[in-house]
Amino acid sequence: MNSNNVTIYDVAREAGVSMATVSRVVNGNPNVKPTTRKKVQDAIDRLGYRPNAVARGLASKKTTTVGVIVPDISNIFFADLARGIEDVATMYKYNIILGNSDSSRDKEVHLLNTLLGKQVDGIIFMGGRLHEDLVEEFKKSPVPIVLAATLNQGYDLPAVNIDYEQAAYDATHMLINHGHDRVGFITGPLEQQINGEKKFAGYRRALEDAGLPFHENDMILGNYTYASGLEAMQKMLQRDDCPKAIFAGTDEMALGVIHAIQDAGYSVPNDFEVVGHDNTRLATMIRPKLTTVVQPMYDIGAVAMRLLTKILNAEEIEEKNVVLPHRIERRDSLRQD
Amino acid sequence: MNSNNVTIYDVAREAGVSMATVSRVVNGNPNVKPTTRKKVQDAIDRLGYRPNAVARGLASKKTTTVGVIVPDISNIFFADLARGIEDVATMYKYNIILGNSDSSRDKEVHLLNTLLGKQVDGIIFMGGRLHEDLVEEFKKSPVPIVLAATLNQGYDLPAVNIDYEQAAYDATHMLINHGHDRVGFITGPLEQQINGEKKFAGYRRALEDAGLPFHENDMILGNYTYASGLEAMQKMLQRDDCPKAIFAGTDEMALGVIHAIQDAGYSVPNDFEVVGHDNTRLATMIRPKLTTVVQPMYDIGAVAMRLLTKILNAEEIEEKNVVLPHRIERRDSLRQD
DNA sequence: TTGAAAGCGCTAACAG
DNA sequence: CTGTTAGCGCTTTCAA
Repeated sequence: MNSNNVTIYDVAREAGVSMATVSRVVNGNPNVKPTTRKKVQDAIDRLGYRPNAVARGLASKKTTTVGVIVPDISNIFFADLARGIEDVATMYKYNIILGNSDSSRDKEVHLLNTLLGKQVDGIIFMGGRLHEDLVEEFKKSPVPIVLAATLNQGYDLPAVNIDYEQAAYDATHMLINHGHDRVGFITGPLEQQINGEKKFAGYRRALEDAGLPFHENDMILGNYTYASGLEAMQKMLQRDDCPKAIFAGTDEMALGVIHAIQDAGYSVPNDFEVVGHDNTRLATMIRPKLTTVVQPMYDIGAVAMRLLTKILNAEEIEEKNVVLPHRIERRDSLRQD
Repeated sequence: MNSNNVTIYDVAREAGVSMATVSRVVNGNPNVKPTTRKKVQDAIDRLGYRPNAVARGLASKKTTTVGVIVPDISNIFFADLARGIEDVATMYKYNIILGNSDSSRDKEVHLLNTLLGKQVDGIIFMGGRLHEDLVEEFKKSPVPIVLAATLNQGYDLPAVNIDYEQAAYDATHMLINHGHDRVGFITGPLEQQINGEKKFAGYRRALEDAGLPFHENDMILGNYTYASGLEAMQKMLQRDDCPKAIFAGTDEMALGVIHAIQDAGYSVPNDFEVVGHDNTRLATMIRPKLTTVVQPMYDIGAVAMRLLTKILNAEEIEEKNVVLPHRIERRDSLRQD
């Protein structure tokens, strides 16, 4: 009845076979006579035997556990990603050890080493940018590492992303197409590969292609949060030449932007038009509903985990650097065409 | 240089000591001569030795890993809880294996067994209600289990919660105090211990204490989501005798409620007053800002994990059934007194 | 203060 | 189809 301290050896004795046979039954090895299999299975049930994964891991050098390093699981964006990872992991019989890094280089390195010490079979990493030290550690890793929603910055690491530069271009372009000759850009720190560099590059390219100048003033850097979006827009509203179109780097910031506009007595989309980024659930939880770039977080997580399983199984891999499609979901924060 | 396949034995040879001594150094055992310690440490650094936690786990029967079972990590509520758990876990050198159950009894049982198979040192469980089968498994668990934001339904399980019945009472009472003789109640499935039973009980008690009758019609059951809150309120608005005060079981539903009201051309709080529950970040991400019951999710997670560490360390425990304080945060979805 | 040796529970050849 | 036998890398007595 007890399910603990019962070992494979106990089962072997109870069933009158060797532990090797029990191991075969437990692992679904076909080379076991049906009669024997049944005998063993009965003994297992009777004793309530549960294989010890730690012992198995030591003997087989596989733990069926993968590490997941995420900046902050309480961020809706990463939570969605994590869910995609976990679902596919479960599908392939893996478990997830989850760790929050707060995007701190030290915590990232420390977490990585802890996970490797725990002998995970692979790692999925999410982070704002890849610090050199980290990449050094990655290179020394005995197990494969896949990046999710994180650019590989030229390093030879498998990664799953969308084309952030193009997405920002599309969003900005859409705003320009609505007749704006200035577009405000509110996003995260510029040092961040995706939210800073890439989105900024797309924004600038859209401006350039439209023959519009880039005004330093039209860009405000926050930290992704609602509060920082609100604050940034409040600041922008104080200017006489405030842009009437805003592209926000994340949905959360976009909500802040919209509320700042509304709090100041203006209307979205009549006075101001706003486009967000990510299409988190927040996008429809506001009035007007938010037009936003669709980044399929769940899918990115799922595809990243699937990619990792392929690497672990030595399956053939077409492309290690996966770029998922993006699009813009039109809602009411933009005027009808 | 390489950090893998280097074993304690290699270090021992390199340092000219026995593996027992290396083990002592690695584990900070004080009974090692400083000279020896240094010699070993140097060898460790030179070889890039990283202890194998799996082997250690097998030998010591401790994995410094705890399992966390959560209905859905992509739900902002549980993501916050998980963050609290993880932070305290890290503080005490534990890692977290995270699994989503989708509140399915089968998945819960399966996950539990997988975690026990992986020899976790303890488990933190979150779920809508404790199914009998699950409790049976809990009883057989060789490691301690702590419930977080989950009622122990009379079973003798350590748990961390707030007083949900009283919280619902307080919210309803506050609405009644604002002059309403009817209060709409929109929450999750009644089978759920917390969101159904407890909150319902508090709601009814507040009504009773105020001498108000309970109208079956005034209660609508959804599924916690924004969409279900929106839909429920739309339905309620079609009635001639629609209550002008609404208590929503979760913030997300409350946002849906407010938007349904606004979409119908009414004002919050002038025409309708709304109170939510949880005080997730959503509460301030809406206009008017949401008055809501503060349930400290992060703290519940943190305290649950701390409680687990106490049990694991056999520290003295004052109270196994922890009830954290709650309060109502007044914001603009309620009229000024 | 240090070393020798016996496991922890399981997998994986290798025989038979 | 089944059993024997080494380990996997580490902790933990027990002696010295």
